[in-house]
Amino acid sequence: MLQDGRVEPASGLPHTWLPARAALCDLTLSRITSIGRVDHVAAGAPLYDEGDASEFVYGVVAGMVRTVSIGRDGKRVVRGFYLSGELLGMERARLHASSAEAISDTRVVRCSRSRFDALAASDVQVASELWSWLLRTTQRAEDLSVLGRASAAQKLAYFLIDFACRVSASRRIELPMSRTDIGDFLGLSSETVSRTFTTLRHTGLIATNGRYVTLLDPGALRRMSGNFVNGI
Amino acid sequence: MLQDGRVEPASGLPHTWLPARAALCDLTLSRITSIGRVDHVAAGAPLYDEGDASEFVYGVVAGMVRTVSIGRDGKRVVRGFYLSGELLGMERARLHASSAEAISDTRVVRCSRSRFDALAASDVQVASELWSWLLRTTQRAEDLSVLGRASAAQKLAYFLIDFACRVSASRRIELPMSRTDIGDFLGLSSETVSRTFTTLRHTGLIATNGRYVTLLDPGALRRMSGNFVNGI
DNA sequence: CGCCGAATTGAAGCCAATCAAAGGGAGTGG
DNA sequence: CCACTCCCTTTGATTGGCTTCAATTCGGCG
Repeated sequence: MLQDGRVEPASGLPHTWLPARAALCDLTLSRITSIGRVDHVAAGAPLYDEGDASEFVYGVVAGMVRTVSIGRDGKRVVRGFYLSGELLGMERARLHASSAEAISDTRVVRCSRSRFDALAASDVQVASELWSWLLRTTQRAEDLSVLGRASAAQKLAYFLIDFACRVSASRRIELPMSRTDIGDFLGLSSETVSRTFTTLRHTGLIATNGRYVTLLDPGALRRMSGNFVNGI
Repeated sequence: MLQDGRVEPASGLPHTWLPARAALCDLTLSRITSIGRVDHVAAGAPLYDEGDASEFVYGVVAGMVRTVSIGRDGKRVVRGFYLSGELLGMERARLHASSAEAISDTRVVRCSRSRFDALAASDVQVASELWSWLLRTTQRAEDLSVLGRASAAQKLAYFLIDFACRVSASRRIELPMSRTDIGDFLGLSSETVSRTFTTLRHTGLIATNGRYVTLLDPGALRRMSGNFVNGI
């Protein structure tokens, strides 16, 4: 089931547990850094708002960003979390369909769309990286749509495993976002997220300490999450 | 909210009701037809199976195709429906992550991946069309992941509106797939799909006649579905 | 120390899944 | 042409999981 580009985890864990996701956009990010501007965004502050003209592409250098949209019924939806090394703001629409907010203090590099397009057009390696990124994004979105019919425990297990793979190959991960953020991302109430954390703790699958979570049994979590073909 | 490439419906309906989705891959499909082979697939027969080597790209010329994958827990998931004019089998993985089956008698054109890649590399217009297609696919997948937290009525409303936009701009659409197919696509049981159809019929939003559904109030359905930014 | 927002825990209600059974519709064979 | 069967659809009754409302606890910060 392993796909190309998958690398062994740095910590020496069996790859069936926590395969480290290869940093997606390393090359692109370094190129953007040289032609863009690095900004600091305070925790809670927006990078852009829903409805703003989408003029820039952003790369997360350090910290974490969430994208949020508000449904017509007022329901908040967290579209995604972006960790350091990941890109956002690449949608083709002229207006941003969601707002982007720093979760913790964050450094981002921003690059105008025109420069970005020129880069993608002139650099074959960058274009290839972007193509892979888009395919992965599609597959992750499909994962999430399948995950929509899973139980709360399955959703949270997926979330934890996915996060552990992206942020590091370590079993100990930091979750700077709130329970509400996680719930709005997974389609659960914050209470259910909290309850499910408690259940996972009681069954010995995780340990929690403040905003840190330790995956005590990544294999079980992974199995619980449904062993997606694509992601993870 | 209208995006580029959106066209007015042929039937003269206000575009706020049923905007016809521009055929996505017309050019690509015609090019493929000239370099590929057209096959006939009987209703129920597979184009390919989950786990098969992915050697071909397919375009639906007539009829309809569904892609299906079976979760580790044995749960059936319909990943998507492909109408005439749409492409499938483009994923980059060496193995198909889902099987593809003809729902009704279907004609497809198949084209080897190498020929397809060569076409995409040599024809700028095709490459552009494919890029748009991939972006749309991503956005539809995101729509579906958001739809996962909606009610049964909202899901079905989305399904009907989306289908009406894709198959024609008419209010009368044919649904050749079973209730179970729809349920496995939306994350509902076939019974709930059936019940929800009944509810929509009783509230005067649709009329049904065999496998034909008439959207009596597309505006209400569209509002009910949540007015997604991307799709529809 | 005291405040305030977030997290946790508890209790009740609702929606969809599941189990179960009855009602069509297409195709087959007598 | 009718009877029969099979499968899909529809409808009913019950169960279970998540949401919601509500109350308490925890943790950070002035």
